[in-house]
Amino acid sequence: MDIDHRINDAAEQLFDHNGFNATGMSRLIKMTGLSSRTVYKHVASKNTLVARVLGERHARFFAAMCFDDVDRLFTGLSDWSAREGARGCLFFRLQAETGGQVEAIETAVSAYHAELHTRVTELVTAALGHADSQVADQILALFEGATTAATYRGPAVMDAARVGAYRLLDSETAR
Amino acid sequence: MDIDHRINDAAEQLFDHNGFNATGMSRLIKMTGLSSRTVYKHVASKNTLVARVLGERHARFFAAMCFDDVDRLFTGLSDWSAREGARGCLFFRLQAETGGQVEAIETAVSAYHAELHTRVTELVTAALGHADSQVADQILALFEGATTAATYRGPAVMDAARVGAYRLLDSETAR
DNA sequence: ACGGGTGTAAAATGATCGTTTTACACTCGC
DNA sequence: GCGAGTGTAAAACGATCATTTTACACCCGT
Repeated sequence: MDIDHRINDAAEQLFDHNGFNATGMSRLIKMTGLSSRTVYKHVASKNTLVARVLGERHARFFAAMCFDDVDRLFTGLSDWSAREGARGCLFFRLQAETGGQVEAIETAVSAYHAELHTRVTELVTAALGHADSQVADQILALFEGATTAATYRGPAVMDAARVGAYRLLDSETAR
Repeated sequence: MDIDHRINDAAEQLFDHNGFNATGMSRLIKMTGLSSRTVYKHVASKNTLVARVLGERHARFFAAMCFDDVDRLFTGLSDWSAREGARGCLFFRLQAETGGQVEAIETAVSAYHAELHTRVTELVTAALGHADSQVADQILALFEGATTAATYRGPAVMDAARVGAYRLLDSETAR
């Protein structure tokens, strides 16, 4: 596996499991098995590294998810967190712990939020036949909330959210 | 105002706005206007301080919230975040950034999650006349999700979540 | 065979961290 | 008035951080 890829994988895992500030470059260097000199020849700084990690995660996440209907949306989320672990949304967590002071993180996070919101809005519009920002916000809240609550309530909350999302869309269709 | 109170207030605000790791004791000391010697005579360490902050926030949060029905639950949450700012759940954020490695934080966070879940479960049981863990998880997900999504979608998502929660409970009553 | 690119190993840099310490001033009950 | 308690100001502690540097080894095209 090539070096950039190795660094990215290690960084994503460490940031995801231990947070950004708590992850030292020395730990990452040890994990990759490279020397610090080599690592710093491949990444400009810790900040640009985390930006790259979030960028690749963004792409990987939306490639893995399906926004065709709420059922697929929430089973996709369930599968993702079963695969990657349920520690809450990495974008939100990294943004929160840096308090908006690392610009590279802010940019990546708002790009993620923008796409997530757009996709959910499109899904709702397609399902109802017309736009409804309140329903879109409800689905978005269930999505975010299931991600967060799954960290302490387990996968059941994802199933519940899926059923709830379907029911909200359904009741809106019948209106 | 007494010294312990002053330290707690400053610490809560700094941890809330900038995170745990990013908040230096020097910054907190400057903010309180005290000397480092005095601060360390009132708190044993940064870790015990954050535990105390979370403990007091826990009490303050549940004192401010009303779990009598979903409407009051979500308007309470809306008021809270209008008052305190919408930066997401402090318990979750501090837990996430320390990756479960600060025991004092873990304890405080799971106490918060336990009480939140219990209260929501009781609310749902009272509203339906019987227990329903799936509906409870739906309300919990809407609650957590509204808290998270409000950081980038604004207060509208809280209103949407309130309406959604009411509708889910209602559709379950009619079942 | 040789020079340039890419790698390792490890020390050094300078900043910042949480925490402790030293030295000094004040207030208050005895 | 004196000792104990509580406060300030500021230096010092040792650890750790992100990053750079020095010194050395290997491989590969010419």
